[in-house]
Amino acid sequence: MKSSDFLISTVKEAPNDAQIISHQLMIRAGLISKLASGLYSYLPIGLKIIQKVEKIVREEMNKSKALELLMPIAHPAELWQESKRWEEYGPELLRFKDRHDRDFCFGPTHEEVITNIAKQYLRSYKQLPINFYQIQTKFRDEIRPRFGVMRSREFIMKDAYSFHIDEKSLDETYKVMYQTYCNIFDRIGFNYRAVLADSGAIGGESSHEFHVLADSGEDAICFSDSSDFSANIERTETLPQGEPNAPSKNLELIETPGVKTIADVCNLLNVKPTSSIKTLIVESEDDSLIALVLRGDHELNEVKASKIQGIKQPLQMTDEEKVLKKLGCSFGSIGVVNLNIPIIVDYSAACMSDFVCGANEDDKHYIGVNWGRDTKDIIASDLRNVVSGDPSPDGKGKIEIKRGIEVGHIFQLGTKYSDSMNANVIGEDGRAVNMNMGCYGIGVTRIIAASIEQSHDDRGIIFPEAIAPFELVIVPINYNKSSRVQELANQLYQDCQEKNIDVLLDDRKERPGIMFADSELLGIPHRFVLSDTHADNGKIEYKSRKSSDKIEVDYKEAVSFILDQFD
RNA sequence: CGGGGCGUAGCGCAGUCUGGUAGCGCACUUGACUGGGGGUCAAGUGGUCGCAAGUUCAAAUCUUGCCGUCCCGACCA
Repeated sequence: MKSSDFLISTVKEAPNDAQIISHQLMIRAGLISKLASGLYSYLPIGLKIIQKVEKIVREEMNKSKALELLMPIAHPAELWQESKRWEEYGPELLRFKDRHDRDFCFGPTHEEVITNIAKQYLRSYKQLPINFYQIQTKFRDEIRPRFGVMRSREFIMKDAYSFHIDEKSLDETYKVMYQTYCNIFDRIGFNYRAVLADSGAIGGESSHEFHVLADSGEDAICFSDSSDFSANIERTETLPQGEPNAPSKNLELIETPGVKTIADVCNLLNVKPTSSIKTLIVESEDDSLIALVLRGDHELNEVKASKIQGIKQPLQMTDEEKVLKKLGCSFGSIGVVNLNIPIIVDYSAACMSDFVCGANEDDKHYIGVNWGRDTKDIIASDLRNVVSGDPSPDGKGKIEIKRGIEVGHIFQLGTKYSDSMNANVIGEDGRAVNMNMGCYGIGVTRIIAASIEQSHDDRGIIFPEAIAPFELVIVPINYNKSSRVQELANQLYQDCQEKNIDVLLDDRKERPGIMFADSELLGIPHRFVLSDTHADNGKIEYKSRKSSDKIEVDYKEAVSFILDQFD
């Protein structure tokens, strides 16, 4: 490709709505263009990168024997009603009506459609296992799109769905997909980790997420410092702790005017947050209230809480008005003494003694509170997020926490969809069996942002070769004036193309500084510079985007040299 | 959904308080010089100041409403 035939739309200043580095660089390098909140056009150079990612994904998926197909973006409501997700999915499901007033939605994921296909075309266990995939645009009406294509409303995803006669077969394919994902992310050149994950709204049993490690990541990933345990914080368990110490203080009611927060209480009473508890009120399945209790310095883990029996799903915090009406106090004053609703206490709060809590009366707190003596019976449970230094759930070592960007997620769905949509095949014994399903996603567009987050410098993007918009850029100095330079550059360009190198010849009538800056901003991994001096001495200058060293290479050896540089 | 900010040329911004000829930088066009790190000079192109209504002789500027967009929050009581 010659620059003069291409669109290089780099800019010096990014629009001020770009917050994170990958978003800024994608705009500055001219990869994407914003159309509306959470909606981006992919400009030619951005699309070129997407296509490289897609090619890797396709090759590895095909190698795993998965079959590519393509499903519609618009889905009829009936399908989603059949799986119950028309009601369950919530406002992220963008719904609309056609001219006949029939309900539709934009597909945020395709379990319903693929199950419908499986139902029609899979009749016998002999056709199983089978794994279908597509690379296609998804739409999720995010509550708050941000960070460019990292959390956009429309995005490109590779989604695969496998069908099995039994769990064993599902397990086998799950392992194949796990390996396939490792192959894909290895080829892209990521520093990534596979971690145990919660299966979220899609539902199901076993699940792993693939995270690119980056400080800007939205997810917290927990690792053991002495085993290979790794999991999303959402599903990293905390372990039960010992029995509380015997009470040493009497229960005492104290005036705490205007005090609402844990920090305020602790300041006023001169105690540590670790000696206080906080009481959160959530809705139960039968629309009454349940109290969740945490140590003052801990955070509620909503995923854990919503899995506790009796708690309404999805987890719903009770609003302050209702708390005031039913418990007689506002949020900051709820406590566990004389609290006549079920009390579920996090393990690390359940082992406390002589602690501080609200008095269920505004402007008052209790001190010297002890479980049992001062409260009704409680249920101890795992409710909180782990914190750095907690013991690892596998009993080996301590937890460290890092940030990750989720680029892939694999699930074992079991028979959730085949049950609700009645997708069965005839088994060996002649009886109909609902198929086991697996589902496997990769965020194609997010991969690009993640790659940039992980690899950039103050000049711009540093793309790995595998997904760079071009592998090599040739920067001729004075191309438009020096016929010698022009000749040499054209010849080199042609030689590279013959070797299938994805090369960009920057033949613009620009000053060298601009061409250097652009190629660095775009993150092209390899660069040749050619000038009249080189024409004189038969040399050419090479520089890698990753290093600051410039190397002189014989012009005649240039093509074989560059092939040697490739990974 | 709650709170806040912003909306003026493709991008970044000033002008708004105190109403009176719409500006700057970058980019873009043409020419000259320059030619190994976003160069210099000169001359240009480009804006119904987010939309609508109102106040006024006069509105980018004041008032009201709406729309868009970004940030924070929407468990940490």
